[in-house]
Amino acid sequence: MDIKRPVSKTASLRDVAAKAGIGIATASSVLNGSRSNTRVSEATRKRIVDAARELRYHPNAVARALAGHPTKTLGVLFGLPRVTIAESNPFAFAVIEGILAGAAKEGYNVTLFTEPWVDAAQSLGKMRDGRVDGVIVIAASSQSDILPTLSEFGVPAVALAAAASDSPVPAVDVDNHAGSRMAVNHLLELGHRRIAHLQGDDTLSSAVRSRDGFLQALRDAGIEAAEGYVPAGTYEEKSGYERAIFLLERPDPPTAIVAANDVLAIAAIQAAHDRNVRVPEDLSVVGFDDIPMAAFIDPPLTTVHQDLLGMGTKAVRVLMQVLRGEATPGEPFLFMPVLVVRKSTAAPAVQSL
Amino acid sequence: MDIKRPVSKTASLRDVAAKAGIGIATASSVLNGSRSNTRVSEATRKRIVDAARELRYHPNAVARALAGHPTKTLGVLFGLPRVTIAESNPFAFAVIEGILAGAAKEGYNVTLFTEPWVDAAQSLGKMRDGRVDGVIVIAASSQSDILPTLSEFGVPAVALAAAASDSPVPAVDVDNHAGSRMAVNHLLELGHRRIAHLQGDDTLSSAVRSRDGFLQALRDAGIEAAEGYVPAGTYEEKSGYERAIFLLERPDPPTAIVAANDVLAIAAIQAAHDRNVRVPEDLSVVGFDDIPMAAFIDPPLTTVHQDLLGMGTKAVRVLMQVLRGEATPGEPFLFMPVLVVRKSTAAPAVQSL
DNA sequence: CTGAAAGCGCTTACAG
DNA sequence: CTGAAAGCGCTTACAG
Repeated sequence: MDIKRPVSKTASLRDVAAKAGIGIATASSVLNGSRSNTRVSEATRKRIVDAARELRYHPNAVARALAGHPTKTLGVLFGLPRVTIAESNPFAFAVIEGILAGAAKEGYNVTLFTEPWVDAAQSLGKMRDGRVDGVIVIAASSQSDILPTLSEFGVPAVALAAAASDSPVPAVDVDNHAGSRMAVNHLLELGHRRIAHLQGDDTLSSAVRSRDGFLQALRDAGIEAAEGYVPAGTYEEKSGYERAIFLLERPDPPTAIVAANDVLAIAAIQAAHDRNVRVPEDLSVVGFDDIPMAAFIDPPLTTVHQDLLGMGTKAVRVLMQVLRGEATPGEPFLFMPVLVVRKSTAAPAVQSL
Repeated sequence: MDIKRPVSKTASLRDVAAKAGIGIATASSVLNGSRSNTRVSEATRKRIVDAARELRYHPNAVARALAGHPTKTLGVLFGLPRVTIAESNPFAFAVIEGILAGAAKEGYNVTLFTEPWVDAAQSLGKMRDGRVDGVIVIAASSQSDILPTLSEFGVPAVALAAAASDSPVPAVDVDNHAGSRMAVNHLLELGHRRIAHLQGDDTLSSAVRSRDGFLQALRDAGIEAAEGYVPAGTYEEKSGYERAIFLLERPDPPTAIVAANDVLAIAAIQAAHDRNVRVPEDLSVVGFDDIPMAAFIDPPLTTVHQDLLGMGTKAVRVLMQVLRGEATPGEPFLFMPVLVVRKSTAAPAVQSL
């Protein structure tokens, strides 16, 4: 395939040096701020700057990068195996929006890797072929070798939404455990006792932490989740719908459901609707994320809000620390979510046992 | 600022050539498929491949780019002056999702420019400093010199959502004119005669085309829009709300509103609600875009659906044509939108004059 | 079939 | 204060 480069080439340092009648190193020094000893006479500096302007000189980023300069661009990789950002969700884009905001502040561009991470042998090279200074990995699966590999080969990286206490790279995430407890406690206060959980993919640490928080809150209240009240599944709508139907068709259906994300929660509401179970009268539902749509569905979703934008921005800041060689905290940086009570939760109609 | 590069350097072509005991050019030839005469004996080919694997060799993309290869990454620039993608909207992200899908298919990565285009002098350089092979500009303002500049300097580019018949670069867009006409005709069939329009920023060609389509459809039906029924404004929610209030408080309020995008339509519904005007009984509202939220608001929004994903993907395909030096159509490629009737439109309560 | 050399556009010591 | 040279890691004619 014959790919063309831009037609009119930009002037090079050599061109402006020639035009200014001086050496290339000096031109580099005044134009691109390289070199420490920027002692250049006003006269020649002006000659150089003028020449550059006339020639519309702009340094070639690729050449600078090859000569050892940072590229000032960071990479973003969606960590789910075989899933790219393109097939994604409100979640990923909210996070990316935060990353963009953070990157803008640091003068960085961001490149989105469209190819999913396969394994170290296949994918590591792309992370360090010179394009990016560092990478932010979103929602890496705990089964994947991506984080350990990046760490092993010294690729500056931070994990977003995949915190683990033994994370090989700095991590920023939301406190899913606390979020689940908030949801459960809210339902407990409303009088619910038969509470089920729709968990996410348990290869994702967020899903595990959500479930653990759910179980913990119940335990703290002296309640034991009924057998089968925490069916396994994924973060996808279909999985949520099926499990909700399963739960609602039990002889002892739950009076409330805590979903690991809003998509699952909305699916549960849909399932309830299809089974003529009223929300919130017969069934309370709590989500997690607070995606834009959450406030608009019927009934408006009670959910645990997380600051996706803030997390994206924070991830960039942490990556910058890594790039500067500054110390970074050993433990994941956790954002505290907040419960947003809307209309999908209410006291149970019949007092549960 | 002292930015670190990855700790463990990847092996270079020289390293593997040395290990394989052959020349660097040959290694380049077999490993990176450069050069046409790939006639290399099986024996040395194997030696090279083995050495590369052992050394975990991966070509340095920056060096290749400097040596004249395409970077296999395309840039995306949000064309609104002083607005970056980061402050954006469901619209931009849907388009980007399409771009990502298209880029993935072509083996391209995409870098999002976080800095807004200022003017040619300030920003042109960044578009051709070697990072990207070409760029997709989203929603460029007709006031901006961005498209003409890119064209003048031969930077491969395509305009997305900024079609103009005299576009300096290939364009892909939705047919806003047809979309508006669909909206108006739908209302006309319902029996409406007093129809107002909430237009977008008229520095954006989409807004102008929407308004023209609106006016045209009315004219075709032999109706003249009442004075002040097409107030100027922007695509933003606040602007939509204020204008809707203004329209509703008129002595002769419209019985229907055609908004240039869903955000404006939703704002209009909100305004109606705040003024105790029932939708759709007292006021019909039609949007444009069909953002995910549109189906979930109360009442579900009747709107003109555009295939944002498809447009993003198409833009990538057109950019690839440009990069390959293939001919591209002179006229903008227009996607035909489709009217989606939901619950925000109905026959007018009182027969309008 | 295979290698040495020049060049892509910069930066960085190192000399004057 | 300023310049010549080497080098970043590749590719591309050009020679054998």
